[in-house]
Amino acid sequence: MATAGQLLIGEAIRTLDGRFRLSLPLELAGPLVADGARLVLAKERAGCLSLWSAAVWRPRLDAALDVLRSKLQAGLLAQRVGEVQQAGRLLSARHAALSLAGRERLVVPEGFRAFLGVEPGGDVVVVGAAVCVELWHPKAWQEVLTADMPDFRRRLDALTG
Amino acid sequence: MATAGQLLIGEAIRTLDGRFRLSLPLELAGPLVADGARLVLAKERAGCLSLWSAAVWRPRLDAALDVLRSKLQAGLLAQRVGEVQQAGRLLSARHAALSLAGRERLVVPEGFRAFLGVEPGGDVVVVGAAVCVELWHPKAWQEVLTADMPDFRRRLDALTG
DNA sequence: TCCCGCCGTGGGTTCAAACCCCATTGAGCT
DNA sequence: AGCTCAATGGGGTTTGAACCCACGGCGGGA
Repeated sequence: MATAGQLLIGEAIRTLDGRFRLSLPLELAGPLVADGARLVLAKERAGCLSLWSAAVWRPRLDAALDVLRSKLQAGLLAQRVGEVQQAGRLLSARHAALSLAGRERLVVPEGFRAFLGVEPGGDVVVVGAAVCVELWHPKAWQEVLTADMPDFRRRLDALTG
Repeated sequence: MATAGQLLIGEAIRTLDGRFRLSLPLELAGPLVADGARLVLAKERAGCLSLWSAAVWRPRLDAALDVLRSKLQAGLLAQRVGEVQQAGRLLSARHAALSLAGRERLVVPEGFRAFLGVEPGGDVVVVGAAVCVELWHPKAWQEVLTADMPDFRRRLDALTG
């Protein structure tokens, strides 16, 4: 399976330039674009965006959309319009397709800038997260590190044990 | 069934002009007017309006009204006059019929402007919400994204599982 | 120590889409 | 019938994204 053969690992600090461009370190960009240049940027939580190979992201999303579409047509969700509306709202805003320009550089799209919360000229922490690459607001990154690192050994053991 | 065949998905930022006109992106306007040009604008919450195909909105509204009417006639709500009064009041102000002008442009009606909270010249976030199109005040939109996005996967699973 | 190549950053240009202003049209009212 | 107001559609202008190139800093090698 694509990208499964290569874990995305690495950490780097990059600056977001005046036009919201961000260059990825080669060690992360290389494996990411290995299976096709098409990428998907997704909102994870405030202060964190994730970058996926489209080959990984697309099938998962399309499957969910197909199920949702067919259920709607069958009228199965007539009593849950509010939930469908909310899920649809998030589906629209959650991801955007993009590709890397020269120098392994990407442009953070309009709707994702406020969510990331980094102003032009500010720093972004680029982190490999095994299956994707994450872009963190430095402050949010510090908070996650502080909160999660003490349990790291236990989490890893749970996965490898 | 109308509009069920096409999920409304997409996100865009547009500006409200001096006459409270707003142009929709083609990708959202197309599917929305696919089954008839008649639309309904509804108040969702402060900072958010939703735009529905009349073919979808009408049946839902009529159904609710029918239930309310029959319960009233049966005297089932005699002890809850206050609630009925409040519901009736909101039913009156909740929605307005409208249609798109050229260039996929709509006019936000008088009573809806303060509810949306965007002044002329300000930005509006236009979001596809599967069954309707939503118009958001940028600030309210950010708050919803921050609050709801972390639970996205669970919510989607609840609908498609 | 000096040279050279690579990587990260900023800037200029081109091109397309979206926004704003304005002229024209149509309807409604006096 | 004439006037007034509002809506509509066209065109110019501006904004933003994609592409290309230039500078600086760092590291490796000679």
